Amino acid sequence: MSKEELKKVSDSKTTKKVKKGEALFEEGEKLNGVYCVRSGVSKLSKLSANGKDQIVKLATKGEVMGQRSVIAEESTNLSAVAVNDMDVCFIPKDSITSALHKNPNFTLEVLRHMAHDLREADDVIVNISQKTVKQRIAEAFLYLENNFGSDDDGFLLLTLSREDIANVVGTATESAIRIISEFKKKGYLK
Amino acid sequence: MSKEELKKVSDSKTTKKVKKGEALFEEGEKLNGVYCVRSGVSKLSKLSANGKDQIVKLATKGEVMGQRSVIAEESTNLSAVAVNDMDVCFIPKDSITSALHKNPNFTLEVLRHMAHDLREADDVIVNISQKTVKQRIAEAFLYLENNFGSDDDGFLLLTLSREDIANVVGTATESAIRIISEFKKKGYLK
DNA sequence: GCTGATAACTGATATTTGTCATATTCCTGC
DNA sequence: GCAGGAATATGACAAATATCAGTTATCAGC
Repeated sequence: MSKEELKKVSDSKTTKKVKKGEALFEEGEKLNGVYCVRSGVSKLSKLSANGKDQIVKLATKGEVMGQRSVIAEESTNLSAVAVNDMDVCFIPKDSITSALHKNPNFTLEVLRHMAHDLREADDVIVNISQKTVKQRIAEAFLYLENNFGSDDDGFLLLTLSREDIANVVGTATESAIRIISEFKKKGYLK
Repeated sequence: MSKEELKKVSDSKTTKKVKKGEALFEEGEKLNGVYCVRSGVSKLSKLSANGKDQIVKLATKGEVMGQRSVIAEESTNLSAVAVNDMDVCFIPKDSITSALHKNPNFTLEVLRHMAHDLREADDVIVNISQKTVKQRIAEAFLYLENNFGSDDDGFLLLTLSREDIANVVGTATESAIRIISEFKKKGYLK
């Protein structure tokens, strides 16, 4: 973006604090802007017919939520809930859409980003349908370590509940607990 | 697109016939253009570690394949194989990228389209992880009827093998066969 | 320090799904 | 029309996973 464009966006944005467990937006809402994560982590999930949440993505610092809804001009298909305390900024729709109409480089960059998200989504589909729950849980831990890091003692910086892990992986909470226990017993985890 | 742009694209495109079972491109290839379906249907699939294909999308008349790869400038994550005899046209990369850089409306339209695809992918993730195989197979048939239609006797116009159905749904071929037999026995299908 | 709520855990069992083996049917190319 | 290969079908069984019920651990708030 050009300096003026950046300034315009910067002037229009507002910041907000969100506490652990609070929702930024809920499935079905119409968003009139996008949210950008400054600190903390948010889970993007979708409720299924049987009442379980499926976590589709974890958004961390620098990531944007709600673009799809704003771009496609439809209500969100996902809910965003804070996994821990967060600082987010909100950028109103107009700032985004005007940039999208005027600045092809910006639009192209957004497009590239979305192409990447789509590729990731395809990978998730294949993983979920072709791998066992055990494999998926193991991969979830690797993902958490790679993307959110661990402290000096090797403990993950991002703490998810067993239920959240189950919802990322797409399984029952008890199954997740059982497999995690097994991993601990075998010494893969502590 | 403007008339000149359209003409440019039109001049650069080539057409191709693809027979049932033939591949348009394979996972991992670098594409130097996109394919547009003029007739027939193509399955877009990804090979999993255990050797099974997962069909991520069925592309029909008017749909474009390979955009993600061209836009993100990386190799494809999917293979495209003809489900029946097809006519496709190939539009070289340059025609696309120059339009993406010059015409924001075009880029925005592509972006909207991709936003839609991404939403669909999220839905697939939730469906696969939260619904039973039986539910997914039932929904697959409804999807086939809604998107590809049926003839006067109610038979689906698009014929997929049991194996393909299993690969759409993400299950074993035998399971798909069994469930389809059950549906036939119960009179839900014929 | 206590307490109540929530999360984590465990066992027993049912259900779903995958796998392997083997028929049977269908269709294509001759 | 027929041979042979692929697709479809079915049974038996094993493995994976969900569900239900109940127990134990953890922790925030008083």
